[in-house]
Amino acid sequence: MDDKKKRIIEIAEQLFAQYGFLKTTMEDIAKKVHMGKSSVYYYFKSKDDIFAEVIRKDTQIFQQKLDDAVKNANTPENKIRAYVTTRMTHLQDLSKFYSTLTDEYLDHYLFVEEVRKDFYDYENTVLKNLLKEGVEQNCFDVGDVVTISRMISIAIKGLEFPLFVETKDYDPVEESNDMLDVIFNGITNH
Amino acid sequence: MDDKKKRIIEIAEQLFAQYGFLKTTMEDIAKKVHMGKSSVYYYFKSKDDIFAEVIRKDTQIFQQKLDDAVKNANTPENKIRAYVTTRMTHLQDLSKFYSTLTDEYLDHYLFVEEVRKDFYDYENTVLKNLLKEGVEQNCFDVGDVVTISRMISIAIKGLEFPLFVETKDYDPVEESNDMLDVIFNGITNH
DNA sequence: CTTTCGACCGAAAAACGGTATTGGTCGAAT
DNA sequence: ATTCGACCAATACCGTTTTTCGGTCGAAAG
Repeated sequence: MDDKKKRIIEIAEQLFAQYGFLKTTMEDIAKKVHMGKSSVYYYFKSKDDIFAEVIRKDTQIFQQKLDDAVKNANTPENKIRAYVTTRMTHLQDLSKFYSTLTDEYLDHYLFVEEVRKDFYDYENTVLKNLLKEGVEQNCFDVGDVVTISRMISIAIKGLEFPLFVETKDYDPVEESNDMLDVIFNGITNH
Repeated sequence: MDDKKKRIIEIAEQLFAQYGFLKTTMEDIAKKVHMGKSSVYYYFKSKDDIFAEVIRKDTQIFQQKLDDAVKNANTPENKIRAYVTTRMTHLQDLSKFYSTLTDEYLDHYLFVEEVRKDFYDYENTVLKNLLKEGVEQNCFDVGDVVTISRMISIAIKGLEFPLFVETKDYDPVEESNDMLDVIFNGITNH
């Protein structure tokens, strides 16, 4: 990709994170990148377009990180554990960086919802595959892989919440491990 | 409690559910209860006060329902199952009734947040006790009761979400049962 | 031919001022 | 003890004007 384009994306991401999407004007971006506003439009067709590419970049990095984590774990159980803890720590970092953005009501931006949906599809696929792998290797005993992967998704999503609203002293890795213990072993005494 | 007071609360609840908290005026309430506005202020010191009592009443009914459900189940496992499914079905009813309210940004009303917090405390206590009971009866095998009850809380809370935003065809009982199966049995093949 | 930019446009948001609502009070009547 | 009409102050509302901002265009620079 064009070098100038990358630079604009970087600057924009910075400004979005600091001031939010709405408060950041095209002038702001242009000025900080030492360009006229019109010049920025030579590289991007709209403000939304810039935002979309910022999101796209971040998502890509995120999924890369998750794929690596899963790849480097040995058993199905450890793959799932690696997936979940990586997901949580990365989200924790994001939450600090993007705190201003989450305040904004950019839920209305349809493509954000789309990205979110895409991510959940991705997540669902990963979990489903790992579950299936586990069943084949006789590690897991689950009825319906689809249902269970959704349940795991929901449980994980629950862990997210505190990151964006609650207290400072929240250890997402510890919390993840507790949740994973329940998911893998249940609470019934066999 | 005063009979008139109860009547006002009933009427107010009805109006809040239909028009939302902000759109409902004290005049509306007074008129529907066949009183002058000032007379309503004889029983309640503010509009917020009425709202608080409406919430308080609903919460009380909710907890009563949950307590009954738990009481009528026989084993610790079934008590937890009863708790969760009752919780979900009740919330489903609420979500229909209160859909107008949830649209409003009454998050800013601090006492709503307080009620929510109180409810979570209550829920946490119930779950903790049921877990402890299960451990004593050798039904459950959990390390830290406090941690696990929080995990169950989080997992349940995740099931809530679709009620307030998502599709029509969502069966909270079925979803609850799937989640409970994971929680009780885990997914590991022993 | 690629890149930059100043000047400009239209739509949407902010500023504003004046009017109407509405939550809440008070003193009198019952 | 209870009810209510009259009243107040804060704020919501509304129509208008002004400003801001995303986006376009054509010219010019290299």
